[in-house]
Amino acid sequence: MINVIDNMEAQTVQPAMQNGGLMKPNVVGVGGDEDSKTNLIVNYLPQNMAQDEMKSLFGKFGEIESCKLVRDKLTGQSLGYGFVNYLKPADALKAVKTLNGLRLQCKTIKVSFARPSSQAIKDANLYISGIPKHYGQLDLDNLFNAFGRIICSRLLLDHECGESGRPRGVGFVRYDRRCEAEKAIEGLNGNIPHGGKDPLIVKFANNPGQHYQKCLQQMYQQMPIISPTLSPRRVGGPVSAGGSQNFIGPMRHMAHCFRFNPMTSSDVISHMNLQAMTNNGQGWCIFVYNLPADCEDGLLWQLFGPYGAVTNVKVVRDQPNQRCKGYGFVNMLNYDEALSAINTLNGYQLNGKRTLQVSFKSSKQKS
DNA sequence: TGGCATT
Repeated sequence: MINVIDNMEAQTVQPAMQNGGLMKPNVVGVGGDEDSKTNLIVNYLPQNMAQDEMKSLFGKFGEIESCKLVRDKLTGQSLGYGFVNYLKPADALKAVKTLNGLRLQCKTIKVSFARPSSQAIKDANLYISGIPKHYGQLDLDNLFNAFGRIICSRLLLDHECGESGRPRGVGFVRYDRRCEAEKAIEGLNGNIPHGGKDPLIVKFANNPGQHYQKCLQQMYQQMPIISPTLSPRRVGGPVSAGGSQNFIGPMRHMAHCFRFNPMTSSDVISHMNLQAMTNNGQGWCIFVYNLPADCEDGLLWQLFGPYGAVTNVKVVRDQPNQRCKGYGFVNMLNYDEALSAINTLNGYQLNGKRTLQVSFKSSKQKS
């Protein structure tokens, strides 16, 4: 291991880092003349804030040319950030000065001038672990400052909400450009920082929601090729490992197949419909019918566990007496394992008395 | 592995 930090001690803090201003807006003058003087990016918006509310809040400072709350393309959920473009630069500046740092519900919003959109500024966020526990926010910033312009950074604390939180040794650094993030990985990953004992791990951060998308991606890749018209693997092409951007296209096509293709009335879809596939990213949802009234969750774990990764089980119960209503649901991560469990357990005689009916969950079955 | 950062 190389102790690189000794080489970095001579580095001075760059202009973008003055005032320790990581949460300060990157206002006019920072980032070059090409930056828009009217277009703002708004981060850390409350989850339930709608575009209209955003427009109403920002509209107080002048006429707005456009306002957009960014939402997940598949789920429609707010991604917690958006853009406001004013007609006049003075109004945009007023909004930054007044609204940046405003507390909205439990969030402190960040309002800053948007950089011109380009591929170069995307995916420039790093996740860092192995940070010495005595490092503070400024130590982290000084360490990463040498590789480029930091847009924001955060050292995570044990108790994010409280003042007394201790550093967890992990954090995030977002650079202006991806190439800067790459340089930081190259320069710091695997090296022991000054005053530390363990090597740093520096890598690109996951995008939020990536866990969900990974589950979907895994299910997508595991789908058997059934027919040229129904298989998204034939029409959408293979999914590369490059992240969510590559996944959205094929997924949208897959949703289209299942929802609109005339072939969806076939029995193939009764096995692999969208209900069974998604279920909050917990894997393939299996419907289990003819369970006894005294059925507990443990029975479902025992029955399905031997076939592979079970992520969740649910026995559906009557409200007043909590007796099982005769059915339940099991989520399994892998398609092949779910199919194997269904094939084996469908028709299984439970205690030699009840014959179980097991299938992928259909849209009719409410969990 | 955040408080969902480029529409």
